[in-house]
Amino acid sequence: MGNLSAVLSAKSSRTSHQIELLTRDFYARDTLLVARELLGKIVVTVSRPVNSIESLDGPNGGITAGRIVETEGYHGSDPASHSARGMTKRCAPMFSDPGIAYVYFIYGMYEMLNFVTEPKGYAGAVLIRALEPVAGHALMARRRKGVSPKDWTNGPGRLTRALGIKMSHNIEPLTGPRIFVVDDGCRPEKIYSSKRVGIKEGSELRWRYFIHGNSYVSRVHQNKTARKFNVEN
DNA sequence: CAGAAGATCATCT
DNA sequence: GATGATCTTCTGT
Repeated sequence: MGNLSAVLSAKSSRTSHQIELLTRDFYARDTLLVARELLGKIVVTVSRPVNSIESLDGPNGGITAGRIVETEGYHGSDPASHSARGMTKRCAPMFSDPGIAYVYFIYGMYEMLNFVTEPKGYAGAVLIRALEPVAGHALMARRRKGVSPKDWTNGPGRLTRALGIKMSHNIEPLTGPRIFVVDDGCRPEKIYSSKRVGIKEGSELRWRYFIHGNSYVSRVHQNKTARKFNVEN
């Protein structure tokens, strides 16, 4: 992680804390716990080899990164989960190795980024619902042309566009070349949670988590329904 | 093979 | 608050 650490340290004036790649053990746990603990971590995408700081926002691609501020966990036979009726071609990754990316296409135009949770064999995944841009702002600006910076990554369909994530990214973030999730030691001060917003009939297992007060959370959490959320810490 | 639904968003009123 | 865009995946016949 040497080069990536240098990149993020240079781009984030945050801290001198070491930047570490999340391990498989992190993901191989209860989905809702992982959904909660992913808050504050950083998603990084690389769209071409990066050899220097200068190449970050080059005209042909580069690196983009965003801190996770909103997540949603899906697992098992919950009716809101793609795994509700067992394994299908689309949701097969949810049953596979923890830590891989599960990217699917919806409404004819949006890619959704998830990270697979739970030990292999039990279906689980965490949808990344919103990010706070950390690095690669110039590249995000090109990918989200004509969009206000505050709307680059404050929604699950928006952030995949800003980070250049496609369905072909259904890969292994732990060792793969394109998507990473790292921990820079930053921890959210206050976390909100709820299973009350947009619940599908009969859903009991789906929960949303977001960082209270962060201006990049999706519209869902910025309206009055946010009053129904529970304070976690 | 047809039909329906969908873990969303931009754009209207 | 309502609507349309746009197309993959799943289900049933």
